[in-house]
Amino acid sequence: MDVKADRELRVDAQRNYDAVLAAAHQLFAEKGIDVSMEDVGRAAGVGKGTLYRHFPDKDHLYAAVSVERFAALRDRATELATSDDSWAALSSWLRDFDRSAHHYRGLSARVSEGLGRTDSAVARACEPMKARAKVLLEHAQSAGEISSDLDITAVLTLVSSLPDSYRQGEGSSELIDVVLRGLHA
Amino acid sequence: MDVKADRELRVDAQRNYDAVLAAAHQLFAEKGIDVSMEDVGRAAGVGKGTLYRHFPDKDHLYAAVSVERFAALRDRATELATSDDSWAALSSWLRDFDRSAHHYRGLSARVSEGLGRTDSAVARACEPMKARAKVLLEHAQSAGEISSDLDITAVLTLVSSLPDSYRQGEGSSELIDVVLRGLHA
DNA sequence: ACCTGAACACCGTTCAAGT
DNA sequence: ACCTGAACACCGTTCAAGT
Repeated sequence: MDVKADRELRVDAQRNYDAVLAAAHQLFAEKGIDVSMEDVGRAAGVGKGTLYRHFPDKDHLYAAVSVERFAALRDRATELATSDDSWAALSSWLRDFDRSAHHYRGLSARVSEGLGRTDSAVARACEPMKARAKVLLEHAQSAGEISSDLDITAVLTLVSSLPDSYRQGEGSSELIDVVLRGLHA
Repeated sequence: MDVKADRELRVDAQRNYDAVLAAAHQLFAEKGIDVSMEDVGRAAGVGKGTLYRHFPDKDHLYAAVSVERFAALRDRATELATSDDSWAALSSWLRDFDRSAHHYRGLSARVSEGLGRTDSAVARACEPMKARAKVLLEHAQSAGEISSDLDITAVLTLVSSLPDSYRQGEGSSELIDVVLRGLHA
């Protein structure tokens, strides 16, 4: 839980960092990621200067609230890399990624936009996860389960571009199912 | 070309309306749809009041710059409805829709978001096109070419949610191809 | 070293005052 | 009937002044 343990922080600074992150998690869950920085600061009980001292811009805050879920996905990819069914491994992981990317309303679109760029904090936070997912993709490609024309950035960009909430009637298809079907050779 | 001919406008008002629309087309093409209303007004040589008199909010401007392309897609769907290859008709039309939705950077995401709601100006502008596309979808569903679990809103939302520009290396797959593949039974 | 809140820049939208 | 531009509300971000 002690995120950002690499840089030593004064106890009050660490407490503020944690408070901002907790407030962001809660507000994002309640209202989506478009809540204002001002609201996040107020909910955390800190001024804007403090907020921006710890998170240089809103993108860094998005990265910060994602880092634990990205780490879990990274570990999950590492596990799945030993699977003997490379398509099952990849598609199962992509379902998890899809769920995780949509954890907060609006977040998935930011992930999708960020994945291509090198200058994005979210993209940087994705890298270890992406490297492990790349292995899953390459396994599936070697097994001929998915086209070799697609790279891992394309696949993740595609999946995270799916709309936040398209709820249809009872028993209907999820859009992720359509995409996975399209990916499967 | 004389859009909005239903409501009679004074000649100067019509000229301003046209100027705003032309400026929006040009600025959207150059810089994407996130250019400010102020910039659109300035480029058109009108004040903000005039801008908002003709387009009650930015969403209406998005609808206005889309209306001709939506009409073309509506007509195209009507033509294709007589095709005897229902999948070829649907997939060809969806490719056109994909291209059209991405005509201006950022527009596709707005179309995707709007398609579900009833209160959206973009959604209202889509309706006739959507009704004709629904026929194509139902033909393909009757022929067993695509799952009956998907409704036309789901399909259009999915296609327009694709990222604006994911350019991969040479000769690689386009994301629309993946989606169409996933849709085809 | 860290914090605060006033201040700045920008943008969508409104409206009082004009012709 | 239509136009203009000042004004308002909101938001991301910065920074001078404090402890």
